[in-house]
Amino acid sequence: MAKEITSRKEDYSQWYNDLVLKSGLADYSPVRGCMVIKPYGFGIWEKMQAALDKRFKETGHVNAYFPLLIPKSFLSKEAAHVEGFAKECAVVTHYRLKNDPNGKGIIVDPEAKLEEELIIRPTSETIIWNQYKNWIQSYRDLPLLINQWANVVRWEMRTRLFLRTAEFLWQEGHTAHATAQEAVEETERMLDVYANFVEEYLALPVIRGRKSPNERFAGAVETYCIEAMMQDGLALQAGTSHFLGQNFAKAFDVQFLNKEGKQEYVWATSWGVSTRLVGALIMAHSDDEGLVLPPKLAPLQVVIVPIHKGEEDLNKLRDKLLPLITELKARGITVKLDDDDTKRPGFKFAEYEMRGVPIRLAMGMRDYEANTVEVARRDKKEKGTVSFDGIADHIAALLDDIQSNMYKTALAFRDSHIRKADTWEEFQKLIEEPGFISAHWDGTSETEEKIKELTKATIRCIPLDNPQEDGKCIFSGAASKERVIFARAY
RNA sequence: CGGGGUGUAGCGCAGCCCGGUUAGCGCACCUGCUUUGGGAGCAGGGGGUCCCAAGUUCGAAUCUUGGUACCCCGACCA
Repeated sequence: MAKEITSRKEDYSQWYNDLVLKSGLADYSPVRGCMVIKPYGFGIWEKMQAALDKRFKETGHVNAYFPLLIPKSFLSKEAAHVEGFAKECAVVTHYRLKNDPNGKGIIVDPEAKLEEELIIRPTSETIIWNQYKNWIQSYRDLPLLINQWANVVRWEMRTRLFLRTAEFLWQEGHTAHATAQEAVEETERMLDVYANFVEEYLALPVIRGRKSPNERFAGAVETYCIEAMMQDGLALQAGTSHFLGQNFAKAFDVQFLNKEGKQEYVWATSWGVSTRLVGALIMAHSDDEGLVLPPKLAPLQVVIVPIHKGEEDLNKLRDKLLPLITELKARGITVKLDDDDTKRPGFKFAEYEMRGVPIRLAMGMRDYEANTVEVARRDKKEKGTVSFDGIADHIAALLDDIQSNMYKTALAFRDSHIRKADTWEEFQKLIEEPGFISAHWDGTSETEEKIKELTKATIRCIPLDNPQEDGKCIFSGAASKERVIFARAY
């Protein structure tokens, strides 16, 4: 094999890296922790963007853009916020370079030191709320529902392609409301948007929940999240939606005059998903042969490989296939006829399997004569020969089937890897196996921290539609009303 | 920031211990011919600051010292 992918069993991390690099999604960049997103990877992100952006607009939001650089002083205005982000900020201190007077190369000009250092945004709450102060005076200015697509930088100690890069692309919604209830509703609405999107497009089931206080966003009153399970049983936070209370309004003094003519602080939310979703997509579905992409996000949904001897045969095949290609395109299906004569069919098969193209059609002269075509689906690695008549309908149906089959497979995997633990002994044993644990917790940070210290497991979330039941905390034995989800996480 | 590993052609590696022709192999790339139903064959060809710096030496990819980058594991985090 030309491009060997490490098997999942041998080395899961290496498998993931091989997949990303060899399928052409991304490259390492010269800067630690940063990555180049290549056209194929960016194509997936663009599809995610398009679907999400549509949903944001449908729920009343508009896009805007706020600057990359934030005055250092802004970060310190909200105490919990600075506490959470201070350790991972990239700082701009100078604005000019010059030739090194002592030799070759270039140095930072010490004369060009900034009066106030600038922070490269790790998130934009501060710069946005500084602006909202000027935009909001009356209840008539509310709600303010703004989203931005942007890049942010968090100087992480350890990075991983897509899952945790120093710079990443995301969207961040920042809304302002007149009442707490309205803001909470917005927080929950956007969590739902995320959950539905991930389940429908990424074919990945998620658990909707609230974070424990320990895991809350820096500056939030309540953090909602969606948690997904990867193939190795680890949890991945796929999106977050925060109810920020009046924390940022108070920090940036954003008040409005209500209907009764009284000044009140504005209620806020923020919510985001990032290019990490591309990582989730890869890790959730792919196999040892390469990527497995759900049709709704695959940059290329159908590839057609002609098998022929000589130009004359190829022309015959082209003539037969062209109407199909036209029809598929008319249905909004992305399709490519790979008639590159410098590569042989076997090579192409392997290549498109590695790149996760959901459907591959192959037609040789045998099929041509018999009016058939070979159809291969990537998700189940099945192939068969079907009649060429009505093939467009067959493909459209098959794409739907692949999308739903991938979801079902992921759902079955996840559900079979969530186990209940009712004693500490049971918990310790189960946490060594892949998957999530559903267990009672006494609600205290001390217990959560102790469990994390002993097992590396954290509370991923307190599920939203959680059945209430009497129980005892797995660790302390104190009374508990509901189970929470524990897992080791990315 | 601690532990481990690796820097030699676009990618993957050998050579280093024991210094010595023109630094080698596989894949990829280019040209030609034959091929094309699961990663083609033959022939010819191009491509190298051997991570950087200093040192030892007649001579360094190889030895010494210092630096640096990246990957993996952990602590931190979306």
